Amino acid sequence: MRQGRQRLLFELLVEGAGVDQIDRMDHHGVDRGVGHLLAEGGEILFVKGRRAPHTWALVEDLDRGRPGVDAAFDGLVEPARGRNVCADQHVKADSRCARRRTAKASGFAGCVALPAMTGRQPMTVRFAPSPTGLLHIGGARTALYNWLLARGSGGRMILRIEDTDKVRSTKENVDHILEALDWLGIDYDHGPLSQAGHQPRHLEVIEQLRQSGHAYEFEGSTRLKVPDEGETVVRDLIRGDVTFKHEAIDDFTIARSDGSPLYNLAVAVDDLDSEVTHVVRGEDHLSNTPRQAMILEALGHAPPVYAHLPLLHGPDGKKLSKRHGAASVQELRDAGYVREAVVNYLALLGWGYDDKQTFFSIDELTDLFTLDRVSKSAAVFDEQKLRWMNGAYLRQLPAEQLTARIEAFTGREGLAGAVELCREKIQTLADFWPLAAFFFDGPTDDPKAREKFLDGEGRLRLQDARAALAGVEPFTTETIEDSLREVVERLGAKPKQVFQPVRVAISGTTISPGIFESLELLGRDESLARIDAAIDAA
RNA sequence: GGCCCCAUCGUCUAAUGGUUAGGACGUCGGCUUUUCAAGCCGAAAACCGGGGUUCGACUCCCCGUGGGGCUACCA
Repeated sequence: MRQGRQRLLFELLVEGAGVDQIDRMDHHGVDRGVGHLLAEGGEILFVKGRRAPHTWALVEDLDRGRPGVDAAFDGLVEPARGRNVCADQHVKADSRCARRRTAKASGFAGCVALPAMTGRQPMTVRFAPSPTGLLHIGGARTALYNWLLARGSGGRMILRIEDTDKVRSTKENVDHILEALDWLGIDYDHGPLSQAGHQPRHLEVIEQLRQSGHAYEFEGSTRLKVPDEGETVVRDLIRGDVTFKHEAIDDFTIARSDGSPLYNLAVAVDDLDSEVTHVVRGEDHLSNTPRQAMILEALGHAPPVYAHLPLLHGPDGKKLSKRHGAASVQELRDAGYVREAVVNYLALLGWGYDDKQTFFSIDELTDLFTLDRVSKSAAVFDEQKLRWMNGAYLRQLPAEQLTARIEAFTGREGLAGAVELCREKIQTLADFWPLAAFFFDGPTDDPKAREKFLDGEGRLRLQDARAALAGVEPFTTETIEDSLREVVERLGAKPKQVFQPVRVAISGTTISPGIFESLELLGRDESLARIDAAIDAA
């Protein structure tokens, strides 16, 4: 943090401070500042910390030789000191959150509260995929963010399958989604709910809307009336307030002419009935949000808080689609990525904690994840980075665990020894077998390698190595290394001139785990047999 | 077309009016070395453009430009 004039944000645990106060405050916080807000909020106070139960931002503008921050701070915060203040944290104010930005304004201070950013207030969230395909990484990330919010706040996670489009929804896809979530470790407190199953209630609401005059029938379908004037403001924790003028929104259809309810209505009603507090979903839903909010309003209810996540793009910068090999969760799993790495990577795709930490355990994630640090711009899925991260996770796994995972992945047993030798060379579970297969299935067939290292000279050196290995006792990595290095010295050769022929003889290729370790694992008999075979073939 | 969102190295991001614009992946170079990796060290690499506001703008405002989304009796 920069020194000197800096805005201060202080973390304090204000027990019982009502978040409701916030709404009333933030709008006039702008220029009038503190006094006003304080009066409004009672004994308020402020601020911040990614983990504060109630997050209040003390914002001020130091630009104008105003009384210093400290002065302001002392005056304001003092009242709360008696309670519980850990005011040692300097954080910059303002924010990507428009609510804060608004308050920032100029002049002196504003006390703005950020209701839903409070990671600790129980949040009820939902993940609502439509079962029209596999769960791809975008959906997985949305599910993850919701889950982190629920778990991190002690709230609830609802899984709702949006299957009101019977033509495109399939049971098989539902199963794929459940399987993917399960693999990721994302569980839920309610569900899976079938949106189609709520049809009776949806129909009831449609009827209610019609009777109250908010909706009318048009060519058999039912539409919601959208006033010509006015506007609907969507409160979005990531994007700030987004205003939609009603004149740009036509009356929209909420029920098909066969009477069946449509998406916008079903979503609004289900979220309402489930008492969802935060709707966290992809940005592609942003434009529909005012419609859902209007339905809620017509019903006499306040909308939930929204948070629209940036979309994920393919490597070419375009929207992620099947064409980009739109990695589904299953594909990642089958490609040998482990759940921890996928979760960690996904968490970082659109969110960042600070400029230091890259690896996050699930627990850290639930603890640290907040919507205010979610970025606003689309991100590109970078498999290279996932690979790197996956490798890092594999390397830090205890040997037995890695072995167990690789055995499960390959369907083979007795891999412990080979895993030990290969663990530092693989980035995915799938990388193991190509590297280690020769231990179990015999040398790989790589003509070029044989040609290059088992030619005349290579063959002669191989014979020397063979003779030396035959006498090694016991047959261990250390003794093997000693004897082969002796050969190198005796021949006056370069190490690789002896080692590579041996490597190719036992593995069939030029790439393998450490040669001495590999020989030991193979055992003397098998090693010599392979070397003999190589000599004969050459 | 209309409405809405977005814009920092190739990629993911940090930065919250004052930094030599930081980190990570990838790339390149070096070390290590029995191959390949891993590891360690180092390098190149970014504020879309133009106007404002300000003593000072990557940060705030406006306009462009570019990208994306929505505009269904799909979700």
